[in-house]
Amino acid sequence: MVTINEVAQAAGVSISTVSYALSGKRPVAVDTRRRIEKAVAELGYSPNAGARMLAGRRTQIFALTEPLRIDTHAPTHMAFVLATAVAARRNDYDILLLTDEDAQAGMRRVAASGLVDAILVLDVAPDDARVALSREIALPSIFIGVPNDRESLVCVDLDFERAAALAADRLIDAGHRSIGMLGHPEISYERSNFPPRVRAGFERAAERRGVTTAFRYAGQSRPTTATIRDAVRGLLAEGVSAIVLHCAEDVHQGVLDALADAGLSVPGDISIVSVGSSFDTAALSTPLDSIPLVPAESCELAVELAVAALSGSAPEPGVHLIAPHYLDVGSVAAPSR
Amino acid sequence: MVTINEVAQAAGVSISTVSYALSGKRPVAVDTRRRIEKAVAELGYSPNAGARMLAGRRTQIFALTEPLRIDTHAPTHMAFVLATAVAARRNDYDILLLTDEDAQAGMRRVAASGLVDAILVLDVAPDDARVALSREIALPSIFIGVPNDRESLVCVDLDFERAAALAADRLIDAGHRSIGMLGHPEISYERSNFPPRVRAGFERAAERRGVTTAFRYAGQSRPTTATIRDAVRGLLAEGVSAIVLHCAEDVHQGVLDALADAGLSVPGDISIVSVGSSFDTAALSTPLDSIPLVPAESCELAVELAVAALSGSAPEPGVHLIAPHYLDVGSVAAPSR
DNA sequence: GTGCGTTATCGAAGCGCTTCGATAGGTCGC
DNA sequence: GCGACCTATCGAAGCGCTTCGATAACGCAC
Repeated sequence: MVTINEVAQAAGVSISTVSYALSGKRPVAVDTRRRIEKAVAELGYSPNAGARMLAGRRTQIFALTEPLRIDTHAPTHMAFVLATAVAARRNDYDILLLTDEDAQAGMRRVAASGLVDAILVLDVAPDDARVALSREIALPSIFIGVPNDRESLVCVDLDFERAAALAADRLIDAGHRSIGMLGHPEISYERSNFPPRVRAGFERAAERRGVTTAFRYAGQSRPTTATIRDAVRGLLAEGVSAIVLHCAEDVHQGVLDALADAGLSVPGDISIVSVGSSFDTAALSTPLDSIPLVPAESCELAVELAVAALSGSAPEPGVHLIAPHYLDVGSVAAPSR
Repeated sequence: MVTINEVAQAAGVSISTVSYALSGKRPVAVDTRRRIEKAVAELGYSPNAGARMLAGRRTQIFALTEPLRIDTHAPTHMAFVLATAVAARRNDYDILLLTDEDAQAGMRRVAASGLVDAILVLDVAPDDARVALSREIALPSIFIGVPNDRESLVCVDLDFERAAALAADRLIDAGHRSIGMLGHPEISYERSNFPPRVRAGFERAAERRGVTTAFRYAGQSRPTTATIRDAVRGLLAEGVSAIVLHCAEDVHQGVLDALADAGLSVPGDISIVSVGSSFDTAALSTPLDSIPLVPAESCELAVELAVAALSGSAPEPGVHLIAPHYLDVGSVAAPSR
């Protein structure tokens, strides 16, 4: 293992000069710096992580706590983990995983042992136990998602209300006067925070513009071909000419299949917009307009907030909302009759 | 932050005694130990991670490298990550995530900086670039999955050949003389190592017992309702009375739907066994017998091998195979005619 | 009572880095 | 040409822990 000492000897300087040359915290003469850089490259020097943590009081590690509940949607979740890891690396941080039971217990552990500089909280439930934990810990925590009790917390999330309103407005602008929403299975409306926010945003926007709405769950707890078909038929029976989708990828496909079975074409007979989807709705058998959930944006912001908190400028508590963007691929048209 | 010094003072002993009491590396008098434990509990002491790494030359961290390719099956992958994290924690190790581009570059980085004690390799591709990297790094690496070039590597995996053979034997024992296999989409047979192993194990077992086989991919690259139906019809047209499934969860459901459409019941008209599935096949609309992929077993073994490698007793290179287990829920019966 | 072997504890070195204060050497003004 | 002032560099302390060798305290045999 090559140490700073060997680099210093090779470059003919003291170790403090090497340290300053690498950190840039004090000026170093140009040619000295070059000699040091040369030595670093030739020896393949990489500062020892443990020594750095001890002396520098910085670990360059973020904890990522994710309970991974059974009903966590794996692909979406994976996208968030990936986006967080990428954003962290770009800021020179590594990600330490805290899963399962350790998602909670681990928070205390890594805080007490000084293993990480900050904690990123994923997979946030409305009554998340990690809210209380984060307050008890002397480490910056950033929530990616919004719990019920958000007092003094720093949270990041897509602006689901505005996203749903944006979808409704688009359909209303196209001339629709009766719009349905097909939501996640009923159980998700207790387990997660955002489904109710989407529904509320949708219904408020419709009310504001004097348009009637209908709503159906994709199922009770786990959507099946049958429950999806029933939900779609229910919406159609209420006379909607457009549907806003806020549900899983396979449910999207199920809806398209159900519409095809009913002999309805998109957007000729019925217009569709997908809200808060984390997959490519343009790759479905019928490409769908969407206002996607962009993990990269949320996670980048979360990492930036964590970095800011560590640099002394504490981000102000509250929900930092990501603005929704509308992706048009042609699944919205004027109502047919 | 409470240090070992404060604990020592509170207990009225020297810091080395505290250290030995906590590590158990030297005997400590019973009452002394009790006083130390009391002080630790009252002060809420937790050893500083950085100091430990520096002095002890152990980080208690494993790197988990997972490129997360686009075609990685998220739910399966998540199960493996979870299982690895849980197994690591049980052995007092934390998991540091190396994803995306950093799955490769990060290996060198964490090795050079001494951030981790060993590397666990997930999401292994046949021509995985991390094979070469692992050889160049002075850190134990354990592969969860099997690359083509496995020279001098330590790998862990389900014994897919035996699993497939077990499925075939079970069906043959039940009286079937023509068995089909419905596999992953064609592209997976180049991208991953295990689909060909399953197919080979299946076909060899059938040949050994003089039974005819048929094989179909679930699709070209991404299975759809249509490609699945075609595959099932193809197998039925070849006269199979039983099918071994080695494919994704939604494909399983697609197969069951296709059989239902064809008016065939399981196991009355056709017997089904699922091989290498990482989800609960008993929870499908028709419960299916299976020889599941058990992430917990592979990951536990991988962690144990890593721990062993660190304790000096280097595990012998080669593929450490996990024995397959048959889960009977009644989807196999004698052929109908 | 002397000497020896145990056992429990202590002190100190050292892991590799960051950072503070000090200093050598140079530049500039008058 | 002298003092004042920079700038680049150095030395040393210290981060909190592990671990080695030393030692005090004790019991036991002779």
